[in-house]
Amino acid sequence: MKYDHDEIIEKATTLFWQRGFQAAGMRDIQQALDMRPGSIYARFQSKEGLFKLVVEHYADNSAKRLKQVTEARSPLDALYHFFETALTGPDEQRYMRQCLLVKSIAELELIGDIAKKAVLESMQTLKAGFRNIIEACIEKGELPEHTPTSTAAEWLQNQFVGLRAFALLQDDNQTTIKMIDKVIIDLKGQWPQQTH
Amino acid sequence: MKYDHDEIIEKATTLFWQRGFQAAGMRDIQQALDMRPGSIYARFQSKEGLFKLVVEHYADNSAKRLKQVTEARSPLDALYHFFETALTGPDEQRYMRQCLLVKSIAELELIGDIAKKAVLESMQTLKAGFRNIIEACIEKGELPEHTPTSTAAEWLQNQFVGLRAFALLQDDNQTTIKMIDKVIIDLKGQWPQQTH
DNA sequence: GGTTTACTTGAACGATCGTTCAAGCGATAA
DNA sequence: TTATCGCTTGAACGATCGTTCAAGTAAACC
Repeated sequence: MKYDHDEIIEKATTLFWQRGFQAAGMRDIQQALDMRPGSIYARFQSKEGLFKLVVEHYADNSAKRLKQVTEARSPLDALYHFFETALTGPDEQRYMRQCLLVKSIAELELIGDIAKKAVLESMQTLKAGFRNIIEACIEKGELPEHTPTSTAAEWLQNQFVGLRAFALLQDDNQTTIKMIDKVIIDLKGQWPQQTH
Repeated sequence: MKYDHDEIIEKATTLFWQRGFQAAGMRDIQQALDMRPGSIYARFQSKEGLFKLVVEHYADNSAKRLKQVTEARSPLDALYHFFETALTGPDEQRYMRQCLLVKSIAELELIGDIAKKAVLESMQTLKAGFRNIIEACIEKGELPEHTPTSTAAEWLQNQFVGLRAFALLQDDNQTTIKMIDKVIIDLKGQWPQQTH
């Protein structure tokens, strides 16, 4: 075992995050990991097999960070900083503004069924993470009791998706921050009535 | 001139919309347009050249639809129905829920500079369209006078982007509608303070 | 009628794609 | 020592990619 497993996955994550599944060619992967094709295939079966592990690693990481938000003294403040960190990183890490999962959804049909399943399941995991944050906010009195947890969680994830696409094109961090402010305002705001 | 120009562009739009730029191979294009490679290259120079025209055609169409919203008796109602139509189409037109432009942004680096420029310019066009809608709403008294036009336009476009990614994965139209309701609520709601 | 021009055809090109495989290496178990 | 196993190497495979080009067609212009 010449190469460290975690190190491989992290390097592969960076590459797929920058380029996407389709555009990251096996030759790019070989170069990024400094491995020969045979090694890669012996370990991961295929490009898709490697990608699946990358997606799961990425989702685990994200879920952990969402959990930290949940457990913060002020979950609402922590949520704000989570958005800020994810959306206004330095220019050389601009690719990180795009969520790897969302990027993968855009090419969901080219990915293969195994990795596709991993992507969709990871989205569900993250949604659950967002829901926990909202529940924590309610418990700490930072959001009104009547906030519809499930709807708000979906909405919050959705804001995150939209903002990441937005921030990717946006040069001015001040504008992005304004959008994050708006998210927090709306999170505290009214919610649509249930239809019976 | 054996083939009608508009017809070509529309067929190509459908294909690129379904598959994306990268995944739509020249052989797919040849089949979808019922044209031989030479014909395509004589007219459009390259795959990218064809895609550029498709993007511009798509943006023109979208801008027209936004203009109709602006000119409606109630722009706010029209905006609601615009969202609803775009996001809850029948299952066999599910690909239409994804905005062609947003989909293209996800693969912006594989596209080539000419088409890339067309995509980014089209995004600006649409942003202007959204701004006009907001101004029309204010003029008709459907939105408060103090609504920050430019910020709200960017926000609205952003909501649209997020919702399209959301609706793509969502089977339940009722949930999507709830999200559109929330957009309208928040559009009428508070906005972040200017930082001085 | 002759020339030009725009468009069409389809075989074929070189490049790149994901993947395979025979061969070798080094640690572990018998 | 020998056998086995997981991992490594790198040349090579067939398929597919976007594109080219010589040749042909039909309408437009002089």
